[in-house]
Amino acid sequence: MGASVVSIKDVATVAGVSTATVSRALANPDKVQSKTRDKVLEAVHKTGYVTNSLARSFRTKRTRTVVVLVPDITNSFFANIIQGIEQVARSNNYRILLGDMQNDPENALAYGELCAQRQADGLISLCRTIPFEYSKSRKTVDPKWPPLVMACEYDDIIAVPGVGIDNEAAALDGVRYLAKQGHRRIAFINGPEDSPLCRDRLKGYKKGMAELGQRAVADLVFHGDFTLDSGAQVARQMCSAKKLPTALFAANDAMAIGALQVIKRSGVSVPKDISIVGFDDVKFSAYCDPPLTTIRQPRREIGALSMQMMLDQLEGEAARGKRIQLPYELIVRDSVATI
Amino acid sequence: MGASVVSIKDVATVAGVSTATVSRALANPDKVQSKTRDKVLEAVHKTGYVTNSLARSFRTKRTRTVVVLVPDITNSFFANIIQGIEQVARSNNYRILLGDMQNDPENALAYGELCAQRQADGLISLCRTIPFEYSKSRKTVDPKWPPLVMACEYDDIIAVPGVGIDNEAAALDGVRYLAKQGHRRIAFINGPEDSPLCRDRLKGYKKGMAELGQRAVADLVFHGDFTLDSGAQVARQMCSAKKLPTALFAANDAMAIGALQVIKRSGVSVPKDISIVGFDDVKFSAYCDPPLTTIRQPRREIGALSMQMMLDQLEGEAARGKRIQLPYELIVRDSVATI
DNA sequence: CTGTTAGCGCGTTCAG
DNA sequence: CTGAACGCGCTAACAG
Repeated sequence: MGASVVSIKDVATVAGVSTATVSRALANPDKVQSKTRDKVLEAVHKTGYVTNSLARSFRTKRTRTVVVLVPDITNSFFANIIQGIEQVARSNNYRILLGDMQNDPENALAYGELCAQRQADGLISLCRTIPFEYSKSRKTVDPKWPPLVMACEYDDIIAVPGVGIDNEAAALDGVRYLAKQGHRRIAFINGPEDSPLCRDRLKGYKKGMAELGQRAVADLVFHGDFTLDSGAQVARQMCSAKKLPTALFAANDAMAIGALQVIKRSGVSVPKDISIVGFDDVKFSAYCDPPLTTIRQPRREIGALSMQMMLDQLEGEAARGKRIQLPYELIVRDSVATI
Repeated sequence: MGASVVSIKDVATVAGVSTATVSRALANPDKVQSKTRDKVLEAVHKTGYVTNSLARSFRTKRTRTVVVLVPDITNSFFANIIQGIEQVARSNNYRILLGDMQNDPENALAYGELCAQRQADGLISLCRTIPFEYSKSRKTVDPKWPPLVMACEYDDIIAVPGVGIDNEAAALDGVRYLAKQGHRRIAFINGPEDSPLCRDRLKGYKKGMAELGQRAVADLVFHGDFTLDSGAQVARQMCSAKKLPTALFAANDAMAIGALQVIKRSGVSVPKDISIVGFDDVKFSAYCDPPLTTIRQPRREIGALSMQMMLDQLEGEAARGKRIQLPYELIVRDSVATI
């Protein structure tokens, strides 16, 4: 129709009204007579007009876009959370701008800036660091920061709105479950030490071990980085030691599965010789051999809820500083044996 | 500093120059005297100015944002491609807006509209459908469409710039490899029938079977939807039939792994009784039992190249209609036995 | 090399 | 209920 780009002005001309009326007819249909509204709609159709949302955002100072910052998009754990976020975003007419940190905090800061540059209204972080610069002494949210929600992870010091599970309790439950099956020498493969979430899981693990009367567990605790490879690596270390534990608890399924393979290959049988429990309940866990007993996190719900909390902040019902914990669930499959 | 939002105007005042000069000093530093540039930079620092990229985009009509449309973000195959896209985007100061189709073509169209609404400059699709409305008779790219690149999949009829591998040749190679190990009854689990990529793989499979003198293979061809579950489902079907094939070739690793589990559980041994070959070389494939022989696609490169092609279109060196094929590679692990 | 001026497309006054 | 006029922050065109 219109040679190049049709604007609200062209629609106004065709409909024989003013641009203001077109704008109103589109944004607040009830603030305009139904007859004129129809005229406008017809003109919109005839001209093939589509709103320039850039101009709108510029004018209204709201982009309806949220940055989602992910540590590693390759990790399917995050994929489900993103899905949850995306779905709620979409049904509220929001869009998400994806930021993959790829293990470089510099990247995180760069994505954090997008809000200052007005490219996005807020930021949901699945990472464990706050993607803004701030002095170490800061104890509360900086009012200059854009709306922020932390899904999964949280910050030790600054109270940021967030969603997650009770990691300490979950880890404790994992250990208790193994204890109930008769295990006492239980090794733990944790994630990075600087992750608050991992610190909580370690606490839960230690608490469980203490219940078994074991307080010195240093030689049973290992660290990976949540990848399959790192789980395999740790298992190699473990296997080369003199005495294997009877059970292994990993802070995520990927590491559990990585370890599982190395252990099986070294000739020891799972679960007969060693039991394994994972964390997350990733899809693949049900397809291992043996299928992995693990602790499920409600990933989609975590994502959905964090986007909902973002909307609450954006739409004014500020819930600043609130942390919500969702229920987890132990999924029993075949990787644990009774002693 | 500035009470609320500082704009280029405030910087100009502080620096004692005009707004145009500030704009230039920031965008084309070499078009301005180094002395004034320093003054401006200092003023920027002093005021805490950050460019309102919304206003800039509005003015320049370029957002430096590209929509990436994914069929299912949960599938780790796509995650690596996104990573490749994202990296090239970032290093060219572009951002990506993620669209998860979630099996609903309506969603795809909605994301397709973002360009018309000026929220993005172009669209990279990892899906098999073109996310714009067009009449069935269309045979070429509509000049009104925004720059479009199809990664992985492509369209049968309309020549859209794209990146991928030679799926027919790859599937043929897979069958030939199995044939060389002595297999003749080779089943094939394909993806959705309406996917051009799957049609190509089927062609390759049939060609390979023809080389073995087998032209009637209908009872050996199955369909899944690329998920673990669908692979398992097909395997159940297969196992309930009277006679198992000696080898199984799946159009992706997830289906291969799903089938693998069901087959092992039904008491038949892999690879002794039945061999399996997958497609993609997803991370988990190396951690199955047995580790999966598969055909690797260069996912990251596919992503990177498709973003590069997008940039070429965006920056004017239009490469419209060009399809590039990247090399694939057979990764031999332990899931195939010689007969 | 720098300043002046205009205008991108929209939403929002304020009158009528 | 509708129209005229303004301005968001920035860059592009043109003068100086």
